[in-house]
Amino acid sequence: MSTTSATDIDQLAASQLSAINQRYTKNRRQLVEILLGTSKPITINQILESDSKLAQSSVYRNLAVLEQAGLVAKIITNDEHAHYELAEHILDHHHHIICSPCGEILDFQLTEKIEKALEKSLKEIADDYGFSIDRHRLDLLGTCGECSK
Amino acid sequence: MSTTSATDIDQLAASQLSAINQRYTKNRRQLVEILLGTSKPITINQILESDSKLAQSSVYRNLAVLEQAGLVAKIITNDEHAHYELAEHILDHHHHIICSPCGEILDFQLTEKIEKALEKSLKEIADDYGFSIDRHRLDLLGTCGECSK
DNA sequence: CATATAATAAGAATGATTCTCATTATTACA
DNA sequence: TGTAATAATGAGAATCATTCTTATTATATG
Repeated sequence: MSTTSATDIDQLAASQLSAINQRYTKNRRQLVEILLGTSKPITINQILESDSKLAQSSVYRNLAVLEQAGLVAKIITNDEHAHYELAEHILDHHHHIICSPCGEILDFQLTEKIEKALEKSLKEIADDYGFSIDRHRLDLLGTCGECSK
Repeated sequence: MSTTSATDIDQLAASQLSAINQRYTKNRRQLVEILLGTSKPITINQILESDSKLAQSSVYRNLAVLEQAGLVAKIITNDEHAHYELAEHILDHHHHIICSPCGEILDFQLTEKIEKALEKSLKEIADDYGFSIDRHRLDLLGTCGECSK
């Protein structure tokens, strides 16, 4: 989706981690690589399956650290497993289309025109409510082609 | 937000529950009343605190039944407790503004113009992806005035 | 009213996530 | 470059929201 290269991301990761006094270790590098290698958000189980050498407790801990550093986004959908992907400043701003039956998540983008109009509108609403906005998220919930067969 | 009266809702509830072969019992009626009496989505703990006679397991079970009947919506935010509110056909379609520090959720609506444009856009995207849409949700994440003091 | 069926509630079980702590790796500095 | 100080790791225990089990109670219907 983005053109950010792996090297760029390593630099970004190192710098964003060091900003919160965290190291860019082998384990964390590997998580970033796994997320870079997938086209859609994945669960911790999928990460563990992709490399049997990973310790579950470390994956949980390191994804939390990467999330704090602003490198990784955690996606909570319904009741099931959380999904993870690289942060928006790496992947570009996008939204999620979620298949309720199978839990799969895909990324999509609105046209620039709609996205801009929406952001303007949300800014006004946040002001009305006395909120400072961090971000917004838009999810499409439905059934994928595979599941509706 | 809506002008649906309590009596109307009782009729609706009875009919939507009976459509899935469920009864509109005293416990379920009480849950609907509690949700009707709050202006914002609440957690199961808040429901339990509001009436000490309620059994936790029954509240969980009955909210699930009411959700299946399409009377109640469950809102998943981050890692914390789920929030519940009455379904959109009772409250009117709306979105959520969520305070990350304190977890509070408020409802808001987009202007009709933006909402319509967004829905049209989402419909096209779902078609592209071969998805059938059930619904969409839009959340604004940030910090409320109280928490930013 | 009696019977069949569904709902309730108390507590046990589940399972994703978080925590603990002994071990291992990394950094900074002598 | 070695060494002390500090951080990260990983195995398993602990947590805690939610779900399940089951005996009891309520409801509906003939």
